[in-house]
Amino acid sequence: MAQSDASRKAKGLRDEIRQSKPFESPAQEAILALYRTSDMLRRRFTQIVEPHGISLQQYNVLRILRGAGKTGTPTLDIADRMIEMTPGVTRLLDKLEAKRLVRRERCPEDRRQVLCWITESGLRLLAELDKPLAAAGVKSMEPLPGAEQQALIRTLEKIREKLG
Amino acid sequence: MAQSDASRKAKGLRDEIRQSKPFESPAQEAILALYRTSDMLRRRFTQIVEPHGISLQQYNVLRILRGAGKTGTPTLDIADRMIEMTPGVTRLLDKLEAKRLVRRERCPEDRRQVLCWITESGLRLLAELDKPLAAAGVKSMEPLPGAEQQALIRTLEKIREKLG
DNA sequence: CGTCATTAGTTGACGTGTCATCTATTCTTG
DNA sequence: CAAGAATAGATGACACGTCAACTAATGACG
Repeated sequence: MAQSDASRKAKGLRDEIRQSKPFESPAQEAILALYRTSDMLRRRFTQIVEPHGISLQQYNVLRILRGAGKTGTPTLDIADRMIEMTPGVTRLLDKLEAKRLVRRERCPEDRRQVLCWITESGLRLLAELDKPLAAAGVKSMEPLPGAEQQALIRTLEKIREKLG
Repeated sequence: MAQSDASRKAKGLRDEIRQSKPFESPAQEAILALYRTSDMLRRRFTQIVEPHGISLQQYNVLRILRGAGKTGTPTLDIADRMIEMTPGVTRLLDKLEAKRLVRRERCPEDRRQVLCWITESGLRLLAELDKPLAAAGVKSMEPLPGAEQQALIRTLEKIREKLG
């Protein structure tokens, strides 16, 4: 469908409007804001973690394993906490094991499971990263008063409830 | 029920501990909430878009091109609006062009640039997706009163300002 | 003008995320 | 106890995101 000159002009006008009022609804604006913000945060933390030789996702796996303590953690438990499908987690673990940051072993009681532990060397790596990451986290939320941080957390919870 | 009663109990306990003291700081909790929420939204929209034969990112490219109207859009402009590096955009465009949803042409005035347009067929595809996506967007923000949506948008803006 | 820096974009390589499919093991139930 | 269902996980295939290195074209400046 070819447009007339008039309709093209109208479209140009809409484009100008779009710059000053780019969203069709507050919902859409909020969703895009969420996406962009979480993306910026991801990049920020990636910058801190990757110089230490692991990816952000690999870091998250290590965090989960540290939290689990001496009890071996099955692969699927890790996947659950990462909100990620198993195949991705298997491969993350492959790489972490290759770097000797993680140890895996088949569970004797249920030989379908593979239990995972963080190694000493993994713990040392996490120890290096703890402070810079915590500092970056706090800093990124600094512009928000405490009450606003709490409000943000509650607001996001409501959205996830609806979606879950 | 795959696990023994004992191991399930142990796991439940760990989860409870984690629930009572899951975060070292509200900042960290907010960041994780942001990540999880944006991830859930991404999945939701992906579910709507992919049955139509394109990915969510391909959809975003088409949206940008539709917004640009009849004026060809250089690849880098698209990348800017997607907050994404150029190589990814080049490949998205490759795929969209293969599906005849996008047309590309070297700019005669500046032969370094490649201008991109959405095709009629691309516009038709977007038209199919407009309503379901808008509806899903509104629905996902439904649990929030308008004022809370606005507050969310402003809060996220503050965070991004700090990070930018 | 001619060289050198800059800009636009592509390509290769690698890490991640997801789906479908597969194996191994355990559970369930007749 | 012997199928068959369900569970844990691995593997292949494919899409995306990013970095580094590359090509091609333009611009700047002596």
